Amino acid sequence: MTIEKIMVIDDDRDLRESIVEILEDNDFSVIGCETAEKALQKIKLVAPQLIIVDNMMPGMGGMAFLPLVKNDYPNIKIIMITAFSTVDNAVSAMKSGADDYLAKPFKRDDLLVAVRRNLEALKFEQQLSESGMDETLACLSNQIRRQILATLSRKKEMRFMDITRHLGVSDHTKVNFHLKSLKANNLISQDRKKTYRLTPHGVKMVDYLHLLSQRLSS
Amino acid sequence: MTIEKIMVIDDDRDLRESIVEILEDNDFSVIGCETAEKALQKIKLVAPQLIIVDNMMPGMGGMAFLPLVKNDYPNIKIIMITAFSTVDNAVSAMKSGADDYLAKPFKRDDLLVAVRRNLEALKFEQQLSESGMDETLACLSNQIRRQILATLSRKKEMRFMDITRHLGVSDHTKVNFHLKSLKANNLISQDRKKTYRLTPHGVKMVDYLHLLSQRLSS
DNA sequence: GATTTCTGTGAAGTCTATTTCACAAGATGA
DNA sequence: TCATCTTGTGAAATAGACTTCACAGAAATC
Repeated sequence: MTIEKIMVIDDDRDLRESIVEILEDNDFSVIGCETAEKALQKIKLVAPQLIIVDNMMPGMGGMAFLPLVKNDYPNIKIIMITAFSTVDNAVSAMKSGADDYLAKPFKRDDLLVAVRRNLEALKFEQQLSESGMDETLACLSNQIRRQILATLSRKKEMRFMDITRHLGVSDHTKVNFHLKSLKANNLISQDRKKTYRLTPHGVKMVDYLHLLSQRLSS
Repeated sequence: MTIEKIMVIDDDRDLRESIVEILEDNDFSVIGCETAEKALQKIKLVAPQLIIVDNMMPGMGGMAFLPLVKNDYPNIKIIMITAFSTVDNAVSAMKSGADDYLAKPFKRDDLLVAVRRNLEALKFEQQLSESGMDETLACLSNQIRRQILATLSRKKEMRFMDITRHLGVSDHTKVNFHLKSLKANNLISQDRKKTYRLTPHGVKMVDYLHLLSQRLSS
């Protein structure tokens, strides 16, 4: 697992450095910035997973900073530091795109909890939007392909025309099309003698499809 | 669970009736036929899940019967009764589409095991090719829709434009399109104040996606 | 060796999913 | 009240998935 990069933006030098220190002690890679403007310049290069930004700063404040970053980098989590723990502050921070906020007299642990929570959430969300899943799920979303998987799951290995006949499909090229798709997704493979069979990965997916069908019906 | 219907085709009356009796004793609904020809006429009406057919019969034998049935009803399992337990018989039976075979002096339990095994397999296969899965999987196979699910999974409830901004999508109608799709699949719902949230079913699917993504990466 | 069956490829057509655009009613805030 | 933001709808354009057709070499069978 890679070390997560965090950007800390606060004009208050003492606070900023203390935050940086806490985070570095906990094995994060941290970059401190004095102003939102400077942060914006560095952000592309640094590519942080998370930004902690103070709401009240000379020049651009956290509120103005938020939409700028979120627009270009929707995958960066932003924790806002608000001066007073008023409901207004919190709500308006969340509304303009902050993922979390810290009310200013905060403890070391408040900070760490918020940071970890948001990094976890990020990982969680990115896992779901992994692009590799697109193809696999699309591949499984076709009934003919699932039938082929089911058939191979039972018969262990089959040749092309056996599969075609077993499915009762009249046009063999149609089956061929779907076999290609399954092969491309590494769910089935073809050995020496042209026989098709499930890959280990394919076996797992068949299991998962059953799980799914149980959840769907429950 | 519904009672499974089984068709037994054998010209040998004693054998046929004894099979029928064994199966009926085990709570299957059984129809006996004397010839393959008669069976073909009844098959549509009876709609059995499984057929047990003797290989050697006057008139149409099991071998000729097999492809006829499998062609029109690929979802009916067929167990062939072969006179002699030669490898040839077994292999050629399987090749022409039999799902299983019984070598002729067989025991009551051999029969029941084979029947149950094949009915299980049928259920297994049909579960995988359930058509309801098509839509759900297709719905989940889109990255934007998964991102929406991930977001809602974290934020509990969000309004339309919040989601749109959170995803960094410029065209809100695009998001609307995917929200509709998710709603149609009962993964998200919209309450009183227009806020979107995951349905219980949606929560389950998010869980499922995580399981899946872990398998995919391992 | 001739013929049929098996295993495929590639192009063209069809059908479906997705995106984009133009527009609008209702809610909200200045 | 007027302007703006929210939350949509529906048509048209585009892209992608799936099917169908025409053909062909390799393997099996006669």
